[in-house]
Amino acid sequence: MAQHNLIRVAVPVPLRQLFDYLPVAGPLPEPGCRCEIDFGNRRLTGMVWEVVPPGDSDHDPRKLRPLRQVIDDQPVLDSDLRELCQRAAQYYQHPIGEVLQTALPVLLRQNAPAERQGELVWRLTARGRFADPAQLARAPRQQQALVTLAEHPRGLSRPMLTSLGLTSPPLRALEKKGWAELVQEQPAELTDRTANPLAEPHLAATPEQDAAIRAINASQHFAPFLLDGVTGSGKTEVYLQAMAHQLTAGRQVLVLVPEIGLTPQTIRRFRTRFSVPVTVLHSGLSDRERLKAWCDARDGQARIVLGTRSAIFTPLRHPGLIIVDEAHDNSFKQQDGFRYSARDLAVWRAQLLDIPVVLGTATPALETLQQAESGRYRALRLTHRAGEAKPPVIQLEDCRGLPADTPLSARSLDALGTTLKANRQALVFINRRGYAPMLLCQDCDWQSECDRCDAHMTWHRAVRELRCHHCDHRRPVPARCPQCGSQHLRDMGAGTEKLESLLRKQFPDTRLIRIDRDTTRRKGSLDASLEEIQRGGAALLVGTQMLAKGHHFSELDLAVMLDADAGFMSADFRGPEQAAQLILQVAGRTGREDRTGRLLIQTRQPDNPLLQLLCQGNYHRFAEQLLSERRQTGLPPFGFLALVRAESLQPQPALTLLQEASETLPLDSGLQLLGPIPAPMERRQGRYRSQLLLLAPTRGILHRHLPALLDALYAHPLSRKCRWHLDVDPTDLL
DNA sequence: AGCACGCCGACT
DNA sequence: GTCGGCGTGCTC
Repeated sequence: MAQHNLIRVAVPVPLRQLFDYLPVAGPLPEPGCRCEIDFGNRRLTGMVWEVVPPGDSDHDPRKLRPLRQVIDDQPVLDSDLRELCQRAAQYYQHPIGEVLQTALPVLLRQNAPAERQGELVWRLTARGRFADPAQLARAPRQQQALVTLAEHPRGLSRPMLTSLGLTSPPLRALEKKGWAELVQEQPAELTDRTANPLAEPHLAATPEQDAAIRAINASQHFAPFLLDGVTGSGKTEVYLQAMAHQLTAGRQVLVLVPEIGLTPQTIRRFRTRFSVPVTVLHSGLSDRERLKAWCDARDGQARIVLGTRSAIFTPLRHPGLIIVDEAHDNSFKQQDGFRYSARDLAVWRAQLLDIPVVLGTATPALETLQQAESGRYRALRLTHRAGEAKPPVIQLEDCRGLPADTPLSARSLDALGTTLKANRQALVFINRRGYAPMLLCQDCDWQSECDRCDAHMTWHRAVRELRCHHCDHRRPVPARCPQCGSQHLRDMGAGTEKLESLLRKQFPDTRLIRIDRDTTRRKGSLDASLEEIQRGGAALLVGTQMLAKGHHFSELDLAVMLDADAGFMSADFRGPEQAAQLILQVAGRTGREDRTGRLLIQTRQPDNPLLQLLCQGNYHRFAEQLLSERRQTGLPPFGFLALVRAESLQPQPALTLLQEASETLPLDSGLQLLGPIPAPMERRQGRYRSQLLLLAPTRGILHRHLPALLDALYAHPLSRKCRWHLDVDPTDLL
């Protein structure tokens, strides 16, 4: 009997294994090609992972089913990306099929062809090109359309037309005249890969920048760099010149930015410096646009690929360099499903591709810093701000004596007034939206609690609602106490909305711009607000971290931070680290060239030595302090963490599941078990959450025990009654 | 996950 | 007598 090779397939199901199939007639499929399979009684799209010799299956060979169909004749995932996915699946102990779902654009998870499908575009016909717009004097819309199309000989797609303010009726009218037509877009011809990529000259580099650029550009192979530069020191210029080096050599550059960092400002910066095609992967893309961008990168047409976390899986024809901007940012860690760190994957990918990778930040994560200190990453330091600019002054403002209903101290208000009077801008930062974080009854013990979460509902005064920020549950603000009927309800604490109204009263003649998730819900409203700020002149900005990240304000002299010290008291051991990163980020928003910026931190612990250290503006001394504490406690980066979370409708099942699964771990495993314990906010969205934290002195010890622990969890009868997941290297313990 | 099979309570 | 609740077993 003929012996067949077997096809080992990655299937999109939450199972940590591959499935073996018999081949179909014809040539054996290559790994990385998608295939259609019968799976149970369903039909799914899987991916050929490997081809193994006959008899290599540990599954009963008589029960093997044949593939239904091989979809691709070329792999949709090259061997580097397959290796990356394989390692990620192993490292995060996540089902390979689900890892692939993350790595592929939506359309390719199904059976869509992995080719750029020519978009439908409007363009002028031959006759239209010679038509005289003046003939359309009485049809201004058509005239506008004719002129616009003439400026874009390769055609305009629907979204581009919309952005240019053109609508369909005039186009249809031109079509009737035989001047315009709707056709399939022609794929752009490959640009000359080695043409000069610069659209404008580089800026002059400082000696520090120059050293960094040289070091990066000298790397012919894998080399991880930590580009450690204070705000305003010109990290971007280093990126740009390192990019230019790769582009000139005909290679592509992949740039990862935090979610919030993908702003028009950033994109514009790349597009004005370079004349090469820049592909931006942002959340607003449709599935089809995303596939097109993916194809452009794979085929080498996109020379610069700019995107958030998931862009780390973009295929590249001629990879030259990977850059991770604001590499400390937590948004590089996916917080649900396949919980990967795009920052760490970026380093792996660079290693697989044998190219340099640059992690840029003013406030490196302690993990990254430790890699640099141990010599695994090469540190490039930019210690000076460009030009004459001085580092911002950071001061602590003791507000222990401040009454509970007074969010801003007299000194803070004073400083704000002075800044505004000088016709400069000032920022009030508070990482809490809404009017007040809670409402309470003065006559009984009622508080505005969410009935699904162990949390208070925030009072949103303008919309007259109480909202839970954890489950988005909403209800009208009660006129009287729901418990005792008293009319004496009062609020406690302050959010952006209260700060706004307070400051409007205090500075009635000043422009005030509030920026938080509530004011920027509508598309484009963030851009509008930012433009309003850029217009210049005295203005007060009130906002959450949306304001702190990714934007530059040229006239901002002062920032006041409220509740910045919350992180220093957090139960999460990363609290101080993350708070410090945020504080320095806000401080960095202030001051420019000739003006020294100032940050006032309102705090209830002005004697906290860590906070005082931070006030010297020296993140490194602060970080050294934290690192030595971490070393003593064996916490990351000196220990290695994995977290199992479970949740259920009753408190008990989740806790029992974790308890009994943890008991399967050998006693001498070398793992330190913390828990299982109820999660810090035990009830959330109506579910009770528990967690089990594993801490190991080495990565090896941690990973040695994870597979068995997961097997125990999968096999446990309670695992069906609970939702649960594993988080390797969790960044958020709450 | 998803889907089938299987075994107990309230309906035409 | 059946419809359907969700416990549990399995997917090459």
